[in-house]
Amino acid sequence: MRSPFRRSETTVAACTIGAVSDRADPNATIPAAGPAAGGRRGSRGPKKVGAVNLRDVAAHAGVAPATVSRVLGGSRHVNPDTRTRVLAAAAELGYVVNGLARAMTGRGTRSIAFLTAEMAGFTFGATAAGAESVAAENGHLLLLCTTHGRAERERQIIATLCEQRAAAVLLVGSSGTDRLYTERIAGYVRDLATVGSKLLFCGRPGLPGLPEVRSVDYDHVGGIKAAVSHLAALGHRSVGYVGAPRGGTMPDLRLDGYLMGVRENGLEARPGLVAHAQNTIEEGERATPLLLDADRPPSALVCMTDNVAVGAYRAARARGLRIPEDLSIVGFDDAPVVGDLTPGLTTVRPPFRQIGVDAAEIALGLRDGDTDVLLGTSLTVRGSTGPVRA
Amino acid sequence: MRSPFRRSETTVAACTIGAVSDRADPNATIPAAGPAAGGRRGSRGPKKVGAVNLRDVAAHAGVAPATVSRVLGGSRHVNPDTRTRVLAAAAELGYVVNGLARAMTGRGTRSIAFLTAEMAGFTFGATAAGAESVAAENGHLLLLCTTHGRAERERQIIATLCEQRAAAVLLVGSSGTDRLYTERIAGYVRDLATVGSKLLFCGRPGLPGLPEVRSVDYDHVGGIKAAVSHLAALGHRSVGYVGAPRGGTMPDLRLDGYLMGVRENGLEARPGLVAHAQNTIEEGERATPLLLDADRPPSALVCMTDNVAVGAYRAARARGLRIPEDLSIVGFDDAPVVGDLTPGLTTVRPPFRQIGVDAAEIALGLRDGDTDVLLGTSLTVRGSTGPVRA
DNA sequence: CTGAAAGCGCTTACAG
DNA sequence: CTGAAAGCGCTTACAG
Repeated sequence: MRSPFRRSETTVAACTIGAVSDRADPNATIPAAGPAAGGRRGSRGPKKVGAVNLRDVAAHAGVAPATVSRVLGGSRHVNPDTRTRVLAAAAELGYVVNGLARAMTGRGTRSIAFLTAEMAGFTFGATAAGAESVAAENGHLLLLCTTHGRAERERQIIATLCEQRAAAVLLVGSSGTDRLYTERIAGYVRDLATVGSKLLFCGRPGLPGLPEVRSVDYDHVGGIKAAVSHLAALGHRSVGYVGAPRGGTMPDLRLDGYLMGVRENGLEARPGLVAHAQNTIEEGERATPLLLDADRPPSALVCMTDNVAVGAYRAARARGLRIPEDLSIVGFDDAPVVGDLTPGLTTVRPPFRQIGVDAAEIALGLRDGDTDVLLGTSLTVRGSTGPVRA
Repeated sequence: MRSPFRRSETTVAACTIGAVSDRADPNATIPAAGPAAGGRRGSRGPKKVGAVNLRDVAAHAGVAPATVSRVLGGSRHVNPDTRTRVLAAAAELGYVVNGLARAMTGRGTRSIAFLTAEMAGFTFGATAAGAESVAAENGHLLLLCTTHGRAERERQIIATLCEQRAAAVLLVGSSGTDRLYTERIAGYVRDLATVGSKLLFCGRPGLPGLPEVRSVDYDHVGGIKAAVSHLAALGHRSVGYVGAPRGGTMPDLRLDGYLMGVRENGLEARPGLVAHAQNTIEEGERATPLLLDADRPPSALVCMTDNVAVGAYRAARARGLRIPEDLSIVGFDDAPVVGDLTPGLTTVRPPFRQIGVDAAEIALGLRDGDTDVLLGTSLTVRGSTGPVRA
């Protein structure tokens, strides 16, 4: 039934085709093929081997390097004729400005970095897409880095980003909250400042000890509270929570939201209604029975994430419980396909793409103001929640 | 039921905390606060404002800049004492080498770029994660770029990548196959070569007109054929296909796989068994009825992707068809959560992460050989496929 | 409007 | 082993 994972390699003959480039003179763009520019008309010096540079263009156009720089750098104050001549020379030689050299003079566009624990997962992709979109529209590149949750790797990446002079670093996703962690981040902030860069939190709240670091986040607490209120409105009095224990920004806020929602709606409140599960389907499947098999099982469950909720589906099903007749379930994230589960999952949808957009805009200084950003969430109601059984 | 999407902003007081950095002398790392290095002991020249540079370190250590470069660049041939002194000076001043300047001399680590149409979606994330992992392990950064399927944007991005001197560009995902497309790509290859960079295909086959561009792909054809064979083994004689029409590498290969699978297994073959749908749930939902409502509906469906398969679930359900009793369905991708549908989706799983790993390794020259790579897929059998009804 | 010169921060032969 | 010099490719005052 299960075909083996095999690996095969196919050989490909190395040869060259003759398709047409956009360049006026494709020959001039071929690298490491002897004197790049000089080869064509009036070579100067036998040294050059690399790509054609600004000086080559200047010589070819019969002007000074400074003039070429002005034309390409978009300065006004250039004679139209000169401009035309320079542009023609550049095109003819297939000149490509060296962004590295330009950056050294403070003129180049520095990249912005997207730093997260893991790249897999839906939430990451949407947020990164938002950030990339803003970066690209403004001529910047987006650097993608993952720490795999290892401090040492994180430290190494920040060091590399400092060396490469990233314009800004977006720290994305949940994080620790302890003093040691705050101090580590404070070190990054200082290191980045040294090279004229800065740190931004994205998809996580600010750190109390680090108020000068801006944060772009969505309303975890409000989202969960809306979920609890939704269940309360359906008549549920005993609502359980399945999610990670305190220790990270995301788990903390979502648990807070649950506790506040329970209090504000006057629902049953006791420790026995909370079960601990990390953010995976398997963990949700493992932890949910702790609630379902207890003495007074809840009639509804709020889950920290959709992953956990899917685990809860499994556990409910394994017990022959019908959703939502016997058990209502709410998730958080609105991941793909969860709407097509049976029944569709009611879940909180955060504006993942938008926090990426906002964070990038702030990172690039496209936005004024000196305030944190907190975006709202919306509740997507599907079939997994229903009236409490009479 | 649906809370409004609201946006609120919270003000944050700007202040500085006193956490401890790794630097020996944190004061020296504070930027733009007057003479960076000189401020502490014996200032030289009143000009410097930016970060401390190699010359500062040299002066501080009482050696020539060349010596500092040797120590930091990891050259042997340095007196241990000198080395120690230089290292101490660098640490004391909070020196961070300028990777841009280093890169200009051909010494720096150039980033590799991951270029795809859209960043959202599961397949992207897994592949990017693989590539990033390899890049990071080797001290490189991964640039993430999306074209949104627009040629103009693609062109612009390649230009920027040339300017920034990316080490290599991974073109990821399905693509066109026509002559115009091939010529556009050929232009990129040439432009990139100009700056010593190269192009690589990832998650797509090579282009016939461009055999010198290497490709790292998985076996689309073999994967689909395995799906068809699986259905044939269950007794199905009439197997339909729902997927995009020809015109892109991915749709072409998967359709090829279906046609070959049908032929090799001696199944019913006719145009009426193929329905066109782009890669979305909605498209699958729209196209599937074309098959189900026809005169001689198939007893099983092979879908181009999991998205399409989920759409097929919807269509089947809308008609009261039971899966797999009345209709078997197979997907492709093994996206998250599809295993938790009712029933779980039988689907082909490509090695997304691995193609990212392999592509990055080849891009960085970590692998010898001059051959394309084609990785195998595996079939994950779940509840959506069963014996044909008697 | 344009050129010659100095400078960005590093590395690498070339001589000691 | 170490230093002085030249060079990487660009930009920007500074003078015409």
